Amino acid sequence: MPELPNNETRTRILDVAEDLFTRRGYAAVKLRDIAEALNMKHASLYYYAPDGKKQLFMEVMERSFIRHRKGLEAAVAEAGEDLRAQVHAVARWFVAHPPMNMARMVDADIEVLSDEEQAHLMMLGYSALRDPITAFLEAAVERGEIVLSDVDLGAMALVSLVQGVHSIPGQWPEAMRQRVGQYVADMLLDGLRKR
Amino acid sequence: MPELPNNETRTRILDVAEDLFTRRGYAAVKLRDIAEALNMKHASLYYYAPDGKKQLFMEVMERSFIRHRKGLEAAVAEAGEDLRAQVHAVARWFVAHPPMNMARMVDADIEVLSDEEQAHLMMLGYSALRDPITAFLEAAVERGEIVLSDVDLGAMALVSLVQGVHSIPGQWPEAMRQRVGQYVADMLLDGLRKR
DNA sequence: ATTATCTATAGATCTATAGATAATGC
DNA sequence: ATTATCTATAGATCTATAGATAATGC
Repeated sequence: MPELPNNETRTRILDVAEDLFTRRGYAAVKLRDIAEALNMKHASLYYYAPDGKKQLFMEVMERSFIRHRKGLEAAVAEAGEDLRAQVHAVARWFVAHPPMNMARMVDADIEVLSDEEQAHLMMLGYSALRDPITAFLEAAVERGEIVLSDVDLGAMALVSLVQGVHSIPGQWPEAMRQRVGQYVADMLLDGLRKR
Repeated sequence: MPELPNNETRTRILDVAEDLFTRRGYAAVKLRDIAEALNMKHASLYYYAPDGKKQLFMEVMERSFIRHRKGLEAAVAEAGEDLRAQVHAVARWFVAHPPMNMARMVDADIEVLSDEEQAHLMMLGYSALRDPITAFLEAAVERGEIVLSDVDLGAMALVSLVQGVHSIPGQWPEAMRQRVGQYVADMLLDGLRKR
C-alpha cells in the first residue's frame, strides 16, 4: 500500500472539492471541475485520493464538519458571555462559509456512501452544527434570558435562518452579506413583534 | 410540429420530476429515475417532453413557482387578518412541500438553461416565494404590530427558517414536522429573548 | 390514422486504471 | 528510487434519436 502524501497540494484539492461539493452537490461536481480549478488533469487526483470521487467526498465532508465545529466553538468562545454577541458570531461564521445543505445531503449526496459511512457522516455533521450553539443557548435559558423549550430546535432554527443569506439573489459584497446576517440573527433574538 | 399531449400522464411526469429535481438537484436526477418512478422506460419521456431533460426542468420549475405563489396567497388569504395565523399558514405551506433550494439552483441547476431562461426563472422564483409574504408583513408594519425595516429580508428569513424543518434528521411523521414548523415560526414572531 | 409506449443504439460524458515521463533526492 | 504529473483508454452511464409495435378512434 503506497504512502499517501498529505501536503499542500492535497489540501488545495480538498479546499476546491469542498467548495464545489457543498455548493452544487455531489452529482453536479465532476472530477474535471475540481482538476480544472487547480490547473491539473483529473487523472492526477487519483494520486491524492486513490479511491476516487467517493473518497474525496467523504474526506472533504468530514474535514468540513470538524472545521465547522471548531470554528463555531472558537467564534462563540471569543464572543464572551453576551448572548447577542454569541448569536452574531454564529451568524458571521455561516455567512462567511458556503451553506451546508443537510436536506440535500440526506436526499441525494450521501447515497454513494455505505450505510455505516452515511450514519457516521450525518451524526458528525448534525452535532458539529448544533452542539456549539445549544451549549450557549442552554446557558441563556438557565440565566432566564431567553425562553426556549427545545434548544436543539433553537440551534437548527438559527442555522437555517442565517444560512438563508446565501439564498439572497444578486452578487453582494461580503461586508453587505455580513450585515444582513447580523440583521436576521437579531430578528430571531428580538422577534418581529413590537416590544 | 406535433401536438403535445397535456393530459394526466404528463402531469404525473411533471409531479415526479418536480419532487426529484427540488430535493436532489438537476444533476443528481437521471431520466431513468423519473421513468422508473412511473413504471415507464426513460425514452418514453421524450414523447411528453421532446426537448428532453432541460425542458422538463424548466417546465417543472416554472409550474412549481407558480403553484407556490398561488398556494401561499391562498393560504395567507384563508388565514384572515391575524398576523400569527398568516405566519403559521406560510410555515404550514413550506413544511408540506419539499424545500426550494434557491442557492443551489443559482450555483448549479440553472446552468443548463440559457441566460434569458435563467433570469426569467429566478425572477419568477424569488417573487413567488417573497411577494405573498411581504404583502402581509407590510400591512403588519403599518398597523404598528411589528418592527421590520426591510420586509423583503423578513420574508426571506421566514422562508429560510421554516424550510429548515426539512433539514431535521430522522423520519418524522407529517404532523410532527408541522408542529415544529409552527414552533419555529413563533420563534421569529416572538423572539427568543424573554418579554 | 393517431396515440402511447417500447427496444435498440448512437454519441457524449464520466469515473477509473495503466503505464509513460519528467523532476527530485539519495 | 521516489514523487508528482501526464496521456491514452477501457468500461460504465447518461441523454437523445430512430424506428418498431400495440392499442385506440375514425
